[in-house]
Amino acid sequence: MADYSKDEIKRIEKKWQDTWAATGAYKAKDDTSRPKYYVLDMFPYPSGAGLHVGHPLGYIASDIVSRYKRLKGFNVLHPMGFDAFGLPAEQYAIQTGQHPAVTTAKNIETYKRQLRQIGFSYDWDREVQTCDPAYYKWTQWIFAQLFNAWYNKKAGAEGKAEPISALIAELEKNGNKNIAAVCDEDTPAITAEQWKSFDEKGKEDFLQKYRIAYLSETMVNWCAALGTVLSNDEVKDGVSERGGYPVERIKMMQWSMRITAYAERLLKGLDTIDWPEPVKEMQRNWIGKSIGCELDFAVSDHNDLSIRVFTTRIDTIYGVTFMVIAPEHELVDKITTPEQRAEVTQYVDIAKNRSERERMSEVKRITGAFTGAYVINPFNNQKVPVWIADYVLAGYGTGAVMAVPSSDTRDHAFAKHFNLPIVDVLEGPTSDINKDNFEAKSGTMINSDFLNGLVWNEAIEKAVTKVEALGIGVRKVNYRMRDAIFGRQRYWGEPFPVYFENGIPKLVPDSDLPVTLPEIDQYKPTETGEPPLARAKGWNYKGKSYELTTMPGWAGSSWYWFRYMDPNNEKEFASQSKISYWKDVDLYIGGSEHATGHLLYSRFWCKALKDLGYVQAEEPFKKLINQGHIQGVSKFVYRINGTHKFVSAGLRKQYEVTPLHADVNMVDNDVLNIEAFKKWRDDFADAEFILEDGKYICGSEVEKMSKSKYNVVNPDDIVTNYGADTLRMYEMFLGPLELSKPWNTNGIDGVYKFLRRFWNLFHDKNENFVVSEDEPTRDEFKILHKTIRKVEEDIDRFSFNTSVSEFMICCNELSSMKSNKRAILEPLVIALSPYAPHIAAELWEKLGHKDSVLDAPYPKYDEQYLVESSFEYPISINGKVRVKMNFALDMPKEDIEKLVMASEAVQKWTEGKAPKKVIIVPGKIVNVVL
RNA sequence: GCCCGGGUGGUGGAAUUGGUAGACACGCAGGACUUAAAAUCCUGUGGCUAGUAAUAGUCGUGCGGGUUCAAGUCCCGCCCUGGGUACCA
Repeated sequence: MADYSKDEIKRIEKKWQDTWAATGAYKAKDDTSRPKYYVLDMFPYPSGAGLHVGHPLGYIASDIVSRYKRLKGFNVLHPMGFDAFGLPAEQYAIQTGQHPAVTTAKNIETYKRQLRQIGFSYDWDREVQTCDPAYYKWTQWIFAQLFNAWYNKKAGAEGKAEPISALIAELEKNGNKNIAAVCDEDTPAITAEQWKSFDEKGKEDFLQKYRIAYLSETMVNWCAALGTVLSNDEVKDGVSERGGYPVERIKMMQWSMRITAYAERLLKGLDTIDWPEPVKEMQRNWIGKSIGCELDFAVSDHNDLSIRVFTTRIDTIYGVTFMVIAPEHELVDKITTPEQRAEVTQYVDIAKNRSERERMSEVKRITGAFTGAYVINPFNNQKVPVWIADYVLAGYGTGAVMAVPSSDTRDHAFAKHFNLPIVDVLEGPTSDINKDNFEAKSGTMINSDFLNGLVWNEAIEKAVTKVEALGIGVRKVNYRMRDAIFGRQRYWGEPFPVYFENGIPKLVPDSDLPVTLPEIDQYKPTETGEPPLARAKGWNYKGKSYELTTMPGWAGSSWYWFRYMDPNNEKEFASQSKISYWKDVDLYIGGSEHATGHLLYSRFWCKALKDLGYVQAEEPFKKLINQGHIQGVSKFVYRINGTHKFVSAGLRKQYEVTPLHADVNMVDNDVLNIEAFKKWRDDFADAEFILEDGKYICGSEVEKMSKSKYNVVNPDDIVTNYGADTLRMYEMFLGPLELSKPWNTNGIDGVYKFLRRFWNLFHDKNENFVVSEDEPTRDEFKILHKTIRKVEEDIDRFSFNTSVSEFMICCNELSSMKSNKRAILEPLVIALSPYAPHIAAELWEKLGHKDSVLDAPYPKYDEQYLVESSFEYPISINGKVRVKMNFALDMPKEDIEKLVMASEAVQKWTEGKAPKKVIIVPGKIVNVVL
């Protein structure tokens, strides 16, 4: 005796959530007899604001797929955890002294409570938290493996990471003359004797050039006043964002990851995975492979000096009218003439104090200085001037470019600005080089001696061949991607499993892992600019000091999907048998903002772990779906200036008004709840309202969801008012998963009404459970099988919004037929259960089943009910649809044609003449062309 | 600037291979039930023109062209918008 009311929903959802928790219904078993399916959500950072309605969007989609695959007989792994190291908790700790672990644990509890009441089928026994020592023990262990590895280009087809011991053995034997490795650019050639002559420190310094996790000098933004390193985001106009102190670019010893070794494999692997094309494209651009040529330009009046440039357009070499080198270029000092020295030095100083970010963001500003030096173009022996300018980056290519102002936008702008000559080398439709609206051309070569008349790609080939023949350069593949910095001057992160002995970095042995975070009294850097960990008293490894920086945010998230496979293993990061069964992630759902961060690093670590023999998968995530973002819709009330009167949105133009944010929870379909508004804030208590049609209508605007805009919608409220099933279906109904869309609850009643109507199919007017055991009619079967097929197709192509609609149509049709046959309703309950598990479980039980709906076999649709015996074809005449006729489905085309031609309507149109042709599209249309 | 999405009623959105555009839902209008309201159920609902009406005609998927018997869908040229990225030689 209960209808699908608020109280009943609450009872049902609690009952089943408790039941499933108690019976461990979601535990993934390592049952290798069944095919596996691994569905993963990007684990969240547990922020203090709690879960908002945007979070569950992707989680609901992945939960539907998990439950569906399970019903289809797969052994499903669907875990959840927390990316728990991060800046906000640390910042909060610096301000309040509250330990980040405490804040984080509290936030995680909130998240888990909120996630639980939405009814996700997570196997919570497999939860991981990256800040848990039992977890980061293995993050440290993986770091150690990467420290102990180098990239051997000769191993396998594309090269692979190998243990460093193999490298050492080879160095002992033959030095590095036979070694082809991805290593530092400045690695010298050494013999076995030289290697043996190194002391321990010398050997380690040399090995650092090869290790995949290595220490090296890198450029950082150093703020002396704050005593800390700043990220590019924290620097504005050459001064720190906080405090406005000067920031300098200095070199510092930092941990890095040699991700560049994997550039080619990261690029090629993209072709093997089912990811959204935009994400793949972003990764391709990030890796930034360019094939070109490096060649030397001799410096005029310096017989011994030459400048090496990198170019992808060697074909345009006859158009070179000057050269530009980066301010940091090593030859700047040597080649600058005395007359130009003052200007150059000043320019270099300014450039040094601007962060890379800034240099990039000021694309429009053209700056530079002439060095006074000249180089010789090896192709035509012309003398061209050498300039320095910060549009040339020291870190890319060789830090020097041959400038061709007639075919490169930046070179062109530079030449215009400093009045340098422009020589056209390409003949094309827009070859007027003096135009201001510059356009790079493509066409055939002109003014280019032996290249004249060739198209660009032929010319490149011919020119490169000549460069190599002259012995002045080589064909060269270049990548834009840099090695990844792997250290931060922060507290709340994984400590490195590294200590120093006589300045030599050494690994803490596996048996002594994890190196746990020490307690400290304050979480900020020390006065002397050391990282916070320097505050830890007596924190050392057998008297030797630990590395004091911590790992970056992406360390823990770059391998977590492996830990879910075997989360409690204390001996390995995951056992070999479990890794070989679960292997990789079949479906990964998350936001596209991680395209070049997390997703790239994860692929890198996965490949490295594979090389070292710990996992089998070359790629971690087979299929990726990006869910869109849910934005907030802020609501506004309009106060007439200087009064306590608020005017409804439609009438606001008649007054001088100030819009004020109103809490979205007081607004229902744009209508303000005036009583709630008056109570909301004391100064609104005596507010007056000018209404339209008896209502106060609010204005709205789409903005980011934020507390200060009063537009945050918390899923808890929806669950309280409508239940988890309605929330789940409504979020899916809102639109395509991939689309970003503003949150609104305008249509939520429709979804709720659907569920109630569905419930009513099983109940009579007095709320007694009644289902009929009669044999369904063909029409009823048709509805059932059509729905099952549609929903199945929709899930397979991740179109959840359309399957919600399909359920509604099905329910409406059954309602209007007053159909309550068991043979129809039972399969529908199963099909609905991935979307609305609680109501499905309750109805399943009422249908008399002892077993769980979670394990029911997914219904199969039967083609015989989907085939129409006859079909109503629209008949179109000259493309205009005029009449409809019925034909048997198996009628031959010729007969249909005859019938159509004989019909009165067609006769009238054709006036007895034979048509040019008759087009019959089976199942769609018959078209008569006159 | 470059790369990738998107633009369809009052609103969110359907339309899977070029084949009856607007499914489904919200909102709105009318009706039933009710003393009344809420809830629920039923009916209608892209614009314009004509008609008492059923209906008929006509326009219609950001704009301008094109291909086709047939275009939201394909091609060319624009406009607007969301996201990513940024001096990569």
